[in-house]
Amino acid sequence: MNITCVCEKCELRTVFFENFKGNQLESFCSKKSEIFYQQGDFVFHEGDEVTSFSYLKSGVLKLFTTTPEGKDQIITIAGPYDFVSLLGIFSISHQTYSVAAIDDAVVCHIDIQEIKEIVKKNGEFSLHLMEKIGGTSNKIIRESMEIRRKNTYGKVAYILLKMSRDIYANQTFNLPLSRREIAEYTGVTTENVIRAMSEFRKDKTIRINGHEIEILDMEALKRISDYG
Amino acid sequence: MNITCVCEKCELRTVFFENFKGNQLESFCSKKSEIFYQQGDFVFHEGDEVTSFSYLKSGVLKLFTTTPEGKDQIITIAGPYDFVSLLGIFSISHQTYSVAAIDDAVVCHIDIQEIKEIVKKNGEFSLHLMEKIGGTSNKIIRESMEIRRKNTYGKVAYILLKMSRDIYANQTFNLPLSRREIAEYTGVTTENVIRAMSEFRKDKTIRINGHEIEILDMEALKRISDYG
DNA sequence: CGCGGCTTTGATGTTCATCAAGTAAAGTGG
DNA sequence: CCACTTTACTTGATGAACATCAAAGCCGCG
Repeated sequence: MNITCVCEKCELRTVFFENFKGNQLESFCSKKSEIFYQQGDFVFHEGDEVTSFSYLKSGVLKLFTTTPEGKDQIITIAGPYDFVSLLGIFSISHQTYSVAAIDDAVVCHIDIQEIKEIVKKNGEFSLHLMEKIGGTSNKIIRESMEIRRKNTYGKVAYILLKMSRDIYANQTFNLPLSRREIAEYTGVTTENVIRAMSEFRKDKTIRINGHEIEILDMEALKRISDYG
Repeated sequence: MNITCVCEKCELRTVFFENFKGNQLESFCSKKSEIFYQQGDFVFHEGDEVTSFSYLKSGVLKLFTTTPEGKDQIITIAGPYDFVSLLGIFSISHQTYSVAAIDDAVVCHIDIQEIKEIVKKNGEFSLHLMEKIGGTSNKIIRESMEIRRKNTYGKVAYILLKMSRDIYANQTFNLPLSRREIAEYTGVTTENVIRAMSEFRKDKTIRINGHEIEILDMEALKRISDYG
């Protein structure tokens, strides 16, 4: 499903296209497409040719790879205004990971050649793009290191906090990740993710109602994440 | 110790400064400094202000963070021509990790403002820089995910293979990492790193003589890394 | 209705961290 | 240069954390 988009009104323009001038914006608009993805849809698959630079307008996506044993391993979760394309897009011809919607999402795709042309012509834009995309890569690296050093309970607490803080900015939210996906994200088994969450529930740290999660004791959850 | 460097002869110029023209190169040269670091020296500390863009001319460096418990956690190992500054340098004002030499190294520092100016003025250079630096970030992310899913023996085998292949391009090499550093890199205890390496030695997969390592059975080590 | 996927809990086993203890190597001060 | 201290390395024994296995309940959907 293709939605028409008037760039001038796009809330993303201000985020990193503020350096566009006149016909640059026009040229840019003609080459992009905004696509709606239903929960479960793939935005692209590992191995696909890289043809566009993509960013997330709304919804939630997961970036993941499939291990040789056929299990999925989630690299990170992206929320509104996050980049779907990491910097690799400038150096690789084929995707090194898959992206799928875990909540209904709208992704804006811009032809990669077009972006490259703009980078060459517009220095301010280049710098801005590097800042944004570099910050994203950096965050992923730091997050990965952080998850690695936590124990099972800490890992699960960390994910819940991240979803609450970074993605939904709310203590109550509809967890778009299944228990198995949290497992694939943290590197813990599904059973132990459930055990951790059940424990948090019993301790009145969180309230669970299916996929609806409410963080009741933020401080306790932070402690578990930090010291666990 | 400050070494003078004639840019025109620098082997790195061809790597990503091939787009420089006339006075750009001159201006660039005047703002950079090439520094020698002895094994153990810090290139910079986590929290330091970001003042330069740095790349490694020779030697081996470790990029690492210190956990709240005071233990080091190695993010990655950098070899010749690798970037020391990840893309974060364009978005952050202070270093988010420390860098230290684990083997005598020469690092070239370029004033960060200077790089930013060049990015703004020279589109080809911007694109080239994005390609290189993006590839580096991407590799770190993939490596982190890969290490995470391996078991203890697989992790250690992976590191040995990486040092042999990526850093030294030789089956025999002088391992610059202590057993403890391999532990900090893989997230395994020092004792278990040693147990894994002893096992490899007993199986005649590797030969150990202090810090000198020779990979005797490359295929076996790959199998352990891939399926372990 | 029944099948398959997701969730949950309990029992069991394996992996790996921790603890302990000793040797070797490398730096330090007299 | 040698006693001394400290740091790196090594091996074994024990226990805790976590994966695996098993079984059952709970939807949602064809």
